[in-house]
Amino acid sequence: MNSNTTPPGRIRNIAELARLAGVSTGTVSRALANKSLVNTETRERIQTLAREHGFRPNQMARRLRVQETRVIGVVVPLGHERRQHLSDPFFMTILGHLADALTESGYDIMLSRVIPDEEDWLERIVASGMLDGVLVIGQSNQFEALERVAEYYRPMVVWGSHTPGQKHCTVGVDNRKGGKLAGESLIAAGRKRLAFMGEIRAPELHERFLGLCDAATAAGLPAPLQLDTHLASDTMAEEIARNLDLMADIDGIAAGSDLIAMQTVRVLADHDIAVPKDISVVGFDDLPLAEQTIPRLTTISQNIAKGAQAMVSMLFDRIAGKETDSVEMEPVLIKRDTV
Amino acid sequence: MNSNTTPPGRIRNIAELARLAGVSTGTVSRALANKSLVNTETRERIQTLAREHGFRPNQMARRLRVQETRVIGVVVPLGHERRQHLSDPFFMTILGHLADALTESGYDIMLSRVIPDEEDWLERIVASGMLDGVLVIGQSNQFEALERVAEYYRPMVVWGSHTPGQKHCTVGVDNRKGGKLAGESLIAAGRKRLAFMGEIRAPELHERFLGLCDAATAAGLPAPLQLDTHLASDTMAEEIARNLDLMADIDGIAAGSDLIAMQTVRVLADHDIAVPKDISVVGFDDLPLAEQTIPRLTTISQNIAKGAQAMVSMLFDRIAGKETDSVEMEPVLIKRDTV
DNA sequence: ACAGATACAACAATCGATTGCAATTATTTT
DNA sequence: AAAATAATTGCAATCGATTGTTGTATCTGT
Repeated sequence: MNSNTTPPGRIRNIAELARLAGVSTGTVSRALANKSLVNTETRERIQTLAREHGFRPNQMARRLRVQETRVIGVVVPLGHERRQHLSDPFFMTILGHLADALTESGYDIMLSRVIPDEEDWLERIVASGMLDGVLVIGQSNQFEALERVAEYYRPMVVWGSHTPGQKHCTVGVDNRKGGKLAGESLIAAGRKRLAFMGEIRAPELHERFLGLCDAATAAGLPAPLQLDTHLASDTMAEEIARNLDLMADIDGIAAGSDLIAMQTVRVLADHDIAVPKDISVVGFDDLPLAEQTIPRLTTISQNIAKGAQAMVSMLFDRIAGKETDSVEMEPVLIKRDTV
Repeated sequence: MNSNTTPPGRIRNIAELARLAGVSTGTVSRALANKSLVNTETRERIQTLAREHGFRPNQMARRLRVQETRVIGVVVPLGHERRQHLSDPFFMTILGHLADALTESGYDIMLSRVIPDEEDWLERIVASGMLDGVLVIGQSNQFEALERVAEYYRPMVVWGSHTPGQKHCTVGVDNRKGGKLAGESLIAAGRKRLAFMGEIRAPELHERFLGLCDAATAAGLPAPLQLDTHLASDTMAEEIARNLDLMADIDGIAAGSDLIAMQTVRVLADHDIAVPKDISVVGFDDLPLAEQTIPRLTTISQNIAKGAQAMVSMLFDRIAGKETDSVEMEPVLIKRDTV
């Protein structure tokens, strides 16, 4: 139930204001929208009256009528990794950039963190009638759901990998190439026994692992070790610690994300293993905080800001009815102090 | 303009479905809402029909009618510091926790980053008719606006400082005590020439500075230096670097936030000043990443997760018509490696 | 002074659901 | 078998705006 939403001399709707001003609701509506059809004098009279009473037209009603909401949904599907929280830094970083871009264009943002228990979670979101468009962050294990909806719902852009022939429009880096870059940087530093830290059920992470394997193969090295590391930040550290013995003969680590990399460096430091003297670590994402750790993280940059910008402008194109192709950005190696 | 929001055999509204099922719209509405008033058989018939056609009732219309939106606004006023972005880690962290709590209760989140150019920015938000309640993150320099609205709009909870007699309901730590704690920890480590890094126009930061002064006074030390450091992360580092000369004779730094503290440590490291050997640094917030830096940050904990929980449950109380008092949490010193 | 143009405002339909009340039919009760 | 009750469904008002159409008063030109 809505509580009072208006100051004391409450005017609850356009009709009351109309009565007060001695005109019809239509005129009030036009006056408040600053339409030239109404006499300048009455228009101003109505506007000051509205201001005095702190009246503002109900957006819900307006949006229902004009069939345009100026709201964009930002959705995070947590398919696997349901323990992952929204507070995950990667997600927060991209959300921040999306929010900046959307707010600047006068759109509001509706945030949904979804655990896709119901088959039709995405259908439910797009058909709610509340949104002009949808941005999905991460494909998780919901590829089919995205394809199904992309078939008929145009204004949707997804952050993630692009696979040939897919229906839904994505923005993301070439994750495989990024993984390869990571591997090559480790190899260039003379590392020979590589490991990938991160679980590989999500397409993005899987591609990164494959890229690392590519690099190993190309250099004639044995296949890298793959160690699960889950994104629920509260348990990550101990999970990594537990893997420490397995890493006895490892000298180069490609992490699935910056967060994993940071945690890894942290755990290694706790065990008096020096980075990069004893082990090299390379991250993935280039979060702002990768630059602020000590030692600063060497990582593969996703250029999240640019990606977010691209997502937003492509979404606007699609809302306007234009078609857009998926964008795959070039990953670049950011050399800092951990390799 | 909304594009297609329904699969091929499109049914756009309840009326079309009603025609298809040979019943009235009222019955369809009740059937989809699983009301017991409609015959089990027809109810199921309508529900399968809806499912087959992927139909979902328009939420905008529903919400207009029932006057309940199940949407909570999360607002970040950027009064001063307009260059600060949503991607600020503190904000992102608290937003993450709020999102988790609200989503679990079945609420959606509408995110607004507002630059309060217009006097009535907050009025506009609460009177939009789009929200069941509002959470404001940070008081910024908008104390009056908050007071004015709190006068008549109940379902609002603000993250920030509580000053005696204020109208709006806040959740936050005792910032002054936190600042004092920070100062005491520096003094306990033998530091004598203190500085506060952060600009002090926002009430929260100002209180922290005052707390630091309290500690200095109590220990018979001269008043701490106060150095502006703005929260726009892109320029923060150079700003701190520029202040470096001023800090020539400083040996203890209380930072206005963890982010500032991290940047400070980073800049000091770049200038071969060892932390904590040469200078001690204490942060404020205890962001998750404070634990992951090297050296790990000594800081004042705000217990953001608990605070977010409190904000949400208090908001629900207020939506239900109950009164709630402001909550002031105890800051605690988290001793790590930078003091 | 009168036809035609212009300016302004009222009327009423519309967006898409929900829901109190009335109406109809089916089931019990007496 | 009639009356009373219960179970379903339909009708129509409602939420609060927007906007195309229509109506009326005023103004212009001749």
